[in-house]
Amino acid sequence: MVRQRIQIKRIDNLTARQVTFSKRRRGLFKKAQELSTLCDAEIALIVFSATGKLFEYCSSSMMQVIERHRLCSEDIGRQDKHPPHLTQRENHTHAMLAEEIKEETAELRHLKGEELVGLSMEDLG
Amino acid sequence: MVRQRIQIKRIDNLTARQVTFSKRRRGLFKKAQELSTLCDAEIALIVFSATGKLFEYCSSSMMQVIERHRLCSEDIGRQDKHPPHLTQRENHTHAMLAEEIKEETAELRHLKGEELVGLSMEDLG
DNA sequence: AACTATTTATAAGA
DNA sequence: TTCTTATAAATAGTT
Repeated sequence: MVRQRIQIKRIDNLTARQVTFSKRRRGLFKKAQELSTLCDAEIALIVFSATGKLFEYCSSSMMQVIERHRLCSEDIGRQDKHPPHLTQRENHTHAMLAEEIKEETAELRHLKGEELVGLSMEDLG
Repeated sequence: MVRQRIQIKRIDNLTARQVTFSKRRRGLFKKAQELSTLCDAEIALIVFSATGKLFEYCSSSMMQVIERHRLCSEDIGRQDKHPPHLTQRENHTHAMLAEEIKEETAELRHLKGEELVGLSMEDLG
């Protein structure tokens, strides 16, 4: 896009790729911040380099935005086909299990002094 | 930044703000895609407009990137103070509950034809 | 939605 | 890595 226009395809040369990553990553983060400020938007940006290093930006709190995204995605999922619709029994069973986890978590929090105990969806199946 | 340079602060006029949001959002998503392609990076971008509408881009799967981010953040959290360290009993108890949820979820999936039954962290406490 | 004068981003080179 | 610079790309204001 300058001295010579480039094609948007993977840069073969490792050094060139790293340099471009560094430059464009900065540009992308700047643009994200600007959009958030100018237009009052809530933005989360997660970037993993090819070497696995994490770079992130969020206009508020990353956890908050990810949670909002999850809720929104669930809503979208329910709008189209196959709305999950749990039977009363199923809802009841899940609510019971949720309550059990809740109590256990509260107990552990107390033991650990309010420290969060991560129990991921992955752990749950 | 053109006919006249603008300051990066919230645009007061609603119409102007919406127009700028639309233009810059497109630009941001394009830049994200380009960075991902050029540099072999894994990128997730979540944008909520001021009116609450969701726009998202991900170079792979959003869930996958969010999970990778979570794992990475946990690692960072453990590097500094207060590594959570669960006692053997605590781990055991949580594993039991996780197993219980897993079985229940599997049963429900079967009932619903492999449809995912969402049970969020929020539900859990 | 299109135009276009400028600013901004950036590829290549130092 | 950081700076420089020529040029491509993005975009603010206008129509």
